[in-house]
Amino acid sequence: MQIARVNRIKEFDGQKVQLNGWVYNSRRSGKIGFLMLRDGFGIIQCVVVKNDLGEEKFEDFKRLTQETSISVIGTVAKNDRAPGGFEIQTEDFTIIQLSDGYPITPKEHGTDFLMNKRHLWLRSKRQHAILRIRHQIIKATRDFLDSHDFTLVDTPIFTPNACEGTTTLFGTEYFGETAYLAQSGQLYGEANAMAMGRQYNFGPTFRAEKSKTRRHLTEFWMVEPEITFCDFEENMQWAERMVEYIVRQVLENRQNELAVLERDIAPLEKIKAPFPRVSYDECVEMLQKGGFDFEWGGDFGAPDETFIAEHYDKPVIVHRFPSQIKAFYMKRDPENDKLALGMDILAPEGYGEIIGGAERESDYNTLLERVEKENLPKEDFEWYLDLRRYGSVQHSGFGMGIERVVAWICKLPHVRETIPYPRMLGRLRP
RNA sequence: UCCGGUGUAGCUCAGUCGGUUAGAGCAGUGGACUGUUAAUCCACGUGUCGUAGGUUCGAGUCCUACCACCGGAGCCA
Repeated sequence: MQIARVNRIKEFDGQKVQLNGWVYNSRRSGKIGFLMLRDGFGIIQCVVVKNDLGEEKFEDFKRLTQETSISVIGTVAKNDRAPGGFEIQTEDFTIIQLSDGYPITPKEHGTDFLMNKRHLWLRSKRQHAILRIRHQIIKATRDFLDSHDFTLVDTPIFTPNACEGTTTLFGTEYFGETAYLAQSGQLYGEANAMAMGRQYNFGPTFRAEKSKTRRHLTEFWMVEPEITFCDFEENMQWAERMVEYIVRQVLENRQNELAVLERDIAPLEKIKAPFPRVSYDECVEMLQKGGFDFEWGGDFGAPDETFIAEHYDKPVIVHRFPSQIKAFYMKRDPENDKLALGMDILAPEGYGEIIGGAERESDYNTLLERVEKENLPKEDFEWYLDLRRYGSVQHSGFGMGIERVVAWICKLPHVRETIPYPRMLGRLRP
């Protein structure tokens, strides 16, 4: 007996197959029944006819409950009345385990209830579609970088201290000293880039901020390319080309999933590089003209970002921020010492910052001054300063938050649905 | 951490001005139906009204504190 998967069911048209999965839903109309079988790869309708299966088997069919695990044997047949165009004319089935009282019914539920049942919620159509798109985004990201000779180099999660000082870190006991969970792999990424030319690190990062917004998780995934012999402008080009590639790959390969989410794809089809560039100075002017009470030197809040992004139908690159609000490792603008060569990419449709990047300071003395000025523990940064001691070169990089990209491309109201098991303020389980 | 909101059946919610017996839809169970698409129709059940105090003849309803959750701010990807 051939075992088929729903996503490949076309290849078995007219053949007798076995399908293994779970009962998504079942309906009956007297002596004929319809069993929606979910196998993880898709959902297919199995037609169950009393006269074909016999009295006893049909009674078994009537006992089936939501999410009961089951093996179905039947013939694949094209039928326009079936969702997906194919159905199974059931000949036999075996109950593997009868599910009892599955909590997620086909009707409405609140987010908190569903999050408490996240391990089961993942089985529903919408969550399945999101996870498939998330995977496509990650795959496209890696394919893009791999095809341009980047090497994936992992960076540590246990670290001795903060890379950017300001953010709150999760501390943990580490054989008698305190270790912190990484909030970024970037500094290690710079070291890796000096070894590999082009590298990216891709892993979970942790921020202990007590943020309660639709954009924040305490554990999230970030990809951070780092490129040697790369200036600020080229860095922006890498970032915009990567975003363009990711969106195109999702549009080409995940149409069904976008349709499940009822995502309007017209705005995504406009995502082509180059993206508009607007300086921080221009943003300040834009905000002030728009009636915002904003002074030069401050950082943008969420409403500010949204206002700026609304002017464009593509992601917008905001560049050259005041150095005082940016991290110590960012290179100063040679044309204006008050500015740092940092950039953020703001997604359209109100999704805010998805990428943050910069050209890095490559001069030893300048970097040392900043470490001292920011009161960073110099001994822990000696290895980082080594990168400027032994063959320092111009280099740049950026970090992209996966969950924010998933939220944007799927047009979800909150990042908590973009990751299988979200970790946020007040959410550690399941 | 701050501001605002919500908490009533397994789920989603209604509950008037404080009034005597707590309400609906869905889910579930039983039945009818040979093409259903979250099927339809008939029948059946369920309550620590978030927790603890207080006001009152009487509290789901008013007051206080606490807890949980939701939204927003700050911070960030």
